[in-house]
Amino acid sequence: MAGNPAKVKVRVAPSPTGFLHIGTAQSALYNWLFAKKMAGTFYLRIEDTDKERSTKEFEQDIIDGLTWLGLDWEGDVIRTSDHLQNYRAPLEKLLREGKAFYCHHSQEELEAERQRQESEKVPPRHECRHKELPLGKEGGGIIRLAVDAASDRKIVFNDVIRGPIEFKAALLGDFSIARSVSDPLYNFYVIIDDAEMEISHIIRGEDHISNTPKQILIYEALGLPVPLFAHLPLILAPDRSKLSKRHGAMSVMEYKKDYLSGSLINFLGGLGYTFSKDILSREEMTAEFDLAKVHKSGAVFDIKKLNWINAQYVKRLSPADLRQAAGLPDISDAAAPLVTERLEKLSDAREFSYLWSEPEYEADMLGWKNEDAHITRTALERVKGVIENWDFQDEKILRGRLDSVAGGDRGGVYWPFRVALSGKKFSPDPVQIMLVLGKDEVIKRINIAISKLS
RNA sequence: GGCGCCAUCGUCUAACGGUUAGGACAGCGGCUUUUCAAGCCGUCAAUCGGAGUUCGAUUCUCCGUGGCGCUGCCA
Repeated sequence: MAGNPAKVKVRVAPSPTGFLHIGTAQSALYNWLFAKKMAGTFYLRIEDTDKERSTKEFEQDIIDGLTWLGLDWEGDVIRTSDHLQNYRAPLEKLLREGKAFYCHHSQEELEAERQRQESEKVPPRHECRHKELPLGKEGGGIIRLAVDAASDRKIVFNDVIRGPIEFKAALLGDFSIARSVSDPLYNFYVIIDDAEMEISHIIRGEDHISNTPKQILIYEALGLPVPLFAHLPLILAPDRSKLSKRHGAMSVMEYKKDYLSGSLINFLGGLGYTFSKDILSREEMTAEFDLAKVHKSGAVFDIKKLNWINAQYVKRLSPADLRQAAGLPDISDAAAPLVTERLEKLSDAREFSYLWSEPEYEADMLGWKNEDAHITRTALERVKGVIENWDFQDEKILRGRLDSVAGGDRGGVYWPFRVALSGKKFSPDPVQIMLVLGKDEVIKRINIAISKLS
């Protein structure tokens, strides 16, 4: 052990009862960063014990999402359903040793007890007397861990992110661990799975803090080594409530149409951790990452910041990567910079279709500041003349000639020229667009504009 | 109600116990200008409240308040 610490093994363990959402993705990211940083191993374990709610569709979404984000895991996907036989023996052992027992109270009785406790303002817990009775040995009821209600023991664990956290053991009650020896509940099977995989650090959301003392008790009852815990802050909606579908708790895959995976990773990473700069790669994040420095408080999911980060990434995209990411093979190499400089969301790239196909627009858009149609038309005809006589070499000469056509207010020339090429109220400079389209296409579009004004 | 976690600009955050409390996003204003974008410059904006420790507290302690989580035969 000395000088040779155990190898770091971490996992992300989503249940396929919903899509891969932002919170799970961030949790996966921090597990992944920690594993890379410590030269450890990162696993993906699908917790599909809830047969009613788990689906293959959700499982695939989780796999697709993590793959898209580039959070690669070691080996095959692990499924709890593949080793259901692992749970029976330890459960029977606990039962045999009297550390667990069968509780035969009905759900109505438990509910009444809980309500009574709330009204009496005492801690809610089920102190089950069946554990001392022969009844506790008889199957049929739910299996609970026997917890000493008279104990004054404090369960303490040293959270890597938050420091020491303690709970009074007596307040836990005899909590449930399985429906039967062949049907374990979360708090039980998660421990068996983590122990079998020799997980060294359990890095998960802070909503699991209050599960931790229960799990520690199970580790102890089973004589298993207790791993280290690190509880991550939650990602919040703009109103600081829990992130809901309305605010973005949909599938991470929904982001693919608008955002680069690097942007999302960058954004998620920065939401719970302070890196040295705003924009950095997965590798740079890994180099800087220190689990103990993850923040403690929840952070609001600010889509504006994500948009800005994405814009930074998009600006650096090569033409080929832009075509690929936006799914628009028609964007030419020359057109690409015009697009990337203005793009916040990938799906908006189609707004620049005038760079590769003829635009459609109304004639009245061509006029600069309510100018008469014939003035606009004359301006366009002169622009056409200039372009026909230009060699497509020296841009400066062209701009000079256009300026002199305009005389004082250059908008009288540049606005209709620009609209003739783009059909848009807003677009890049017409000369830039012209360089993308080429002479023939430009003349063609100017002629169309002129005909619209006739 | 019980238990737990958390608390700096609107948002994400920085600040060996000593700073004019810094940066980024958003907002606003400007430069440039033929529209947009980008870029650059500027600007607005915060230590939840109260005690205590200390020469000195955003920082340490306690109390309060607030937000959130858990309180399932869900995970």
